[in-house]
Amino acid sequence: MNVRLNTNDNKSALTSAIENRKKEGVGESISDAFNRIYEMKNTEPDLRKIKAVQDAMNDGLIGREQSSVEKGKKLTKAEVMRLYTQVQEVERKRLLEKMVEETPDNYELVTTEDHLQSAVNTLLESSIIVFDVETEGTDVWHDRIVGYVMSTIDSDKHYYIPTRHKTEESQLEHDLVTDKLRPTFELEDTLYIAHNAKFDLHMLDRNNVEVKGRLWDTMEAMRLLNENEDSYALKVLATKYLKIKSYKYGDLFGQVGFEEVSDLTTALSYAAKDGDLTYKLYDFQMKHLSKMPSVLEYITEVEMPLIKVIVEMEKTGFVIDEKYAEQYGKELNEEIEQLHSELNEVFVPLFKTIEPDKEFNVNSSTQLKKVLSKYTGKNLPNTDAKKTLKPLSKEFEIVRKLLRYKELVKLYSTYITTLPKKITEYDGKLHANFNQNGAATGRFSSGGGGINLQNQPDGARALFVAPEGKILVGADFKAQEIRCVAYLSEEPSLIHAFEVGQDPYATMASNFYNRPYEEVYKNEDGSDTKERKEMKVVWLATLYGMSVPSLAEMLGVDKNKAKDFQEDLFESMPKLKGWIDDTKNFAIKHGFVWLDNKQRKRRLPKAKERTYHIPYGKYYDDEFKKQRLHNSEVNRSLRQAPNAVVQGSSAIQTKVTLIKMYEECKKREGWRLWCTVHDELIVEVPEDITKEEVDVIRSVMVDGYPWGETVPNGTDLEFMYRWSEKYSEEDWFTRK
DNA sequence: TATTCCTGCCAC
DNA sequence: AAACGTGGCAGGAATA
Repeated sequence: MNVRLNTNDNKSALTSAIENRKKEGVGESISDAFNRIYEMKNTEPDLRKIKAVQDAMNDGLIGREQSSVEKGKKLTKAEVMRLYTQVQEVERKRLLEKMVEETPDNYELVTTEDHLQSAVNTLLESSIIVFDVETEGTDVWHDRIVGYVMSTIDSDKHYYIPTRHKTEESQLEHDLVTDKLRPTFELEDTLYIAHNAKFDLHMLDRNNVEVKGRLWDTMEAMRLLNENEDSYALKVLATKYLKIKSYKYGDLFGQVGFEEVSDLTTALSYAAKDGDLTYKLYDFQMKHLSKMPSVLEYITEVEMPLIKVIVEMEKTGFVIDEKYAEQYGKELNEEIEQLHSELNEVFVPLFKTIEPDKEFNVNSSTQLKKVLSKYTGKNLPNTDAKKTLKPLSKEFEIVRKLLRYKELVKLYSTYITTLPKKITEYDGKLHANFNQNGAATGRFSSGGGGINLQNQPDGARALFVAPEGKILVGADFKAQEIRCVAYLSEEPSLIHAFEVGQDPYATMASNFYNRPYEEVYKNEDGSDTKERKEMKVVWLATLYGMSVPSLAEMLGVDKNKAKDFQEDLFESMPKLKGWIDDTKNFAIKHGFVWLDNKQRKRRLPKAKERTYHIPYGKYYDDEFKKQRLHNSEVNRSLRQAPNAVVQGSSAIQTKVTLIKMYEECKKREGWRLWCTVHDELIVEVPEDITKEEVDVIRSVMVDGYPWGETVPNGTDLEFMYRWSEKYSEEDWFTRK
């Protein structure tokens, strides 16, 4: 079709016509007004809003603002933006009305005791139950349940039982409902399905309800079916995969808790749909997983049982030494203040010469870059501590101070002052929020409403203490990822090292620095040496595709030396090199890699794509820029391939071991899982733990998930009253 | 004024 | 040319 509408010429003609009329004082029509506004500089979201307002006006859903009409004002963009909030309201109402209208007959609102009893009777006979709690908010330690969604698949019924809605309508009393429902959660042979089950389990636990049957979490399952998904929200997944258009909570109700929904019929149509969608999603997942039996088995045996383990671990929580935090914070603050004034003395006058009207802020990287460039007379690319500041610190005293300042501020603001603020009123403890598939490889992440347990520096760990009468026992997998690589690649030299109990990082450090093995292995106090730590980073980084220039920079040697080092490393381990190549080639061919024993996939679709050949020196061209970006994405995927296999397989080992450790904890009084950090499990146990009991922990670590028959696991145990202060097993038992 | 993006940095 | 993988968070800067 060659019909051109709305050409630029037309537009400018239109615009000038409007301008003319404006000059003439002639009022414009609404459609002219919108055309004028479309002509203005509008962002994409603005354009959508303008269109929505125009459509709503055309449909007669909304009109112009009365005050503007009275004053004879033209339609302005500002008015359109204000009208948009009205459009949203109207749309929200319309959606809710439509939802209520379309409520299926098998959704039942339960507001009488008789009805509740019949629902309970039906649920007690069910082999599959979907559950979901509606709440005041998402804080599992403080917000309350306001209603229960229970779906029975056998009888195809979806109940909503409101208990704490602010409504004139009648609803049953919360505790009564909870007591009645409790047995329906305790059917050991029943399958319980939920979306983001961890949240509901915490909420139920606070109501003394325990889910005793098998669990299926459609959210965690989805993370395994596609770890690259944009969103794991139920409504988004339902819209995308079930083709059931579903609106998110906020679109329908805005920023209020579900208890504010006073019309219970509306509450029913929304809430019961959750149960309905969750089951349909489960059904969808089963269809796909039946084609991947090894993945299905892994999900069933590991990921799903793990949920209750995480819930228990999060519930354990952390005791924070608030007095220590206060004292430590004070000391930090004093030193920070001192350094701050010393830095300002130098930088403020200098900044005045650059930007006289602005107030200097050391914490601003943009300002700091300018001022430091001027001070050093060098054009600094950034204010990166390791890359840029460290080398400068030899020459400039002030940079040394700056580095110290940055280090302390990070510790103070991110950790020391923040931790005590996150202590819950619930039990006076801090609680983490673990995401069992937070990383695409299957590793944990943690954070969100709680705290990130995975990146606490030693300075912050000092605030975490064992509860009264307890001791923390930390158990890590010794060289977890490198053992995993040895097992996967069957590299004889690595396997040999582990068989004879040699530490590969120390061996490498000994070779690289030409110093005795013992000297670079451990410090006198038992901690890791600087050299060994460095080799650990270098080894893993090299394995994961680090370039020669970066390696040279990290080791502080020239590129030739770095190249030799890398070549030596791989030449001495040909099977390792072969495994890396094979893994990359598999990713190129299939667009994904398998983790240990095909238990899960890491999908890397970019790996399948070819890279462009780019002639040298063509980097300034836009088209080549695009190609370069494409190439870097493809190459990134190829680096990810072996990394994902190692990191993900190791994560599986940690997860299986967590479940086994949890089972051991359940057998003993006062034992609880405290936390996990990738290759480490920490258990809280009574102080009077015996050596025999310590052996239980050790054997779970070593035998819980063996790497085949060839590579033994190893573990180091640490005993701690304070997370940062560690006793070895020997010291712990002899000091008493 | 509130949200999102960017820079930098902590952990394994 | 860029060249180390997985995350989360604080504070400043930019945007709406």
